Amino acid sequence: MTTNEIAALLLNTPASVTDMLKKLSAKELINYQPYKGARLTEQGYKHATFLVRKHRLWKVFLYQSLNIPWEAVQEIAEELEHINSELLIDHLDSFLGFPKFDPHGDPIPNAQGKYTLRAQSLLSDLSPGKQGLIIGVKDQQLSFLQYLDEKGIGIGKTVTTIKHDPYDQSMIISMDQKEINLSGKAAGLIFIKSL
Amino acid sequence: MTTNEIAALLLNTPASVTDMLKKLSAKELINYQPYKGARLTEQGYKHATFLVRKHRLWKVFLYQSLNIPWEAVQEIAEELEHINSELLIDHLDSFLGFPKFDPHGDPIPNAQGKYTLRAQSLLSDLSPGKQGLIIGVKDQQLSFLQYLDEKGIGIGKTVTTIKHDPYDQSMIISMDQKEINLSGKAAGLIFIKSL
DNA sequence: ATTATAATTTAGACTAATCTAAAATAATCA
DNA sequence: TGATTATTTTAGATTAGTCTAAATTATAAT
Ligand SMILES: [Mn+2]
Ligand SMILES: [Mn+2]
Ligand SMILES: [Mn+2]
Ligand SMILES: [Mn+2]
Repeated sequence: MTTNEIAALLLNTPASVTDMLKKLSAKELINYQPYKGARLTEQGYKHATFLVRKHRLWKVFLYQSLNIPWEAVQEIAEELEHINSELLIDHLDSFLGFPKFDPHGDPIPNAQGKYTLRAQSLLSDLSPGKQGLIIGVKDQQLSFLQYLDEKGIGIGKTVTTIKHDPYDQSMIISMDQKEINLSGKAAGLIFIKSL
Repeated sequence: MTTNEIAALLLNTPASVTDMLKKLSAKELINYQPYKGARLTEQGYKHATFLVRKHRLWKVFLYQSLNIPWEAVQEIAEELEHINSELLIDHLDSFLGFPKFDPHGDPIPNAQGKYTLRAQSLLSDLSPGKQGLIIGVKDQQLSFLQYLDEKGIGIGKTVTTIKHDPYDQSMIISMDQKEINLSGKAAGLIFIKSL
């Protein structure tokens, strides 16, 4: 990734990113070439994968065990993920029954760092008359998740495309015996498994 | 508390403590008078109580839900306690069934900050022939907890004093139909409820 | 009541993580 | 290919949390 990309993603300045790239490079977590961006080393990739594992396992715990709504788990998991204890995480994984996906549908690396892959497509690509099972979301922003909550849309729901508007890409889908209007933008952020 | 007491407890230097006392005082969490020590304000006391609540609830979770041994929970809870979310902690409390004591027998403040009190005495004060139920430990150091593990001593065990050595205060107690030797020092660190 | 000792604070320094503004380098375009 | 623009790095500053050594203040002991 390039310096500016990282800065934009982290909401930091490019100057701060450069400083940190040098530190991560000194720790051999990335290969960094001034002006040419950086790439994770194998060690850095393992670090990152463990962080993702921690983050997503905590999300499952918060959502499934504690019944915290899916739009609130992200922020809390953002802190929990920084607690460093393999013992803790492996026990948590076992307690949760070794889940493969988090409450937003993201895959959870196992203790060996392996992800479970599965076929997925976008709801926006589901042709009229076809059925799909909602398995994930592409955007985890509060506003988007709340938008879905209001319409009753969530993971595990089965939907059928009724109509696709050729002009603005908005869709009418049927779910729970009701018809729901969905903007093209939203439909493009919902992952489904076609049935 | 005085500056040196705090420094000794935290394994920091007195100079660092002075610096921090000034900062906490500026935040109105303590009343601090140079050269005369510091005391928590009401606001500071609430802060502290919430920290204790978080710490002890996490210990219950680690021990009871995740089956992490009681000598390992302290270190992990030391980090978990710093995650700030009332929502999280209140859901955790509910998930755990509103426990009143942690795995080392320490009382857990409820959401209103109230502690549950209970009568307790030291195993070292249990007279020969009398029975007691182990309900807590005064020291949570790894070495002490491992010493207890080796002897099979833990919370919930019922013990009877067989003999009290008048010279070195060491005791012989019976537990699970076995006789166990215990140093005077160790017996003075075990809380019991006399039966 | 001095003097010696102990406790505490201050002065000055260091590291980590951030920032703004300026300089350097790379990429684009005329 | 030279000028312009965009990207990236460097220089220098700031804040938080820590430290050591020196100065100050309080306490204890003649
Ligand atoms: Mn997430
Ligand atoms: Mn985070
Ligand atoms: Mn504890
Ligand atoms: Mn802590």
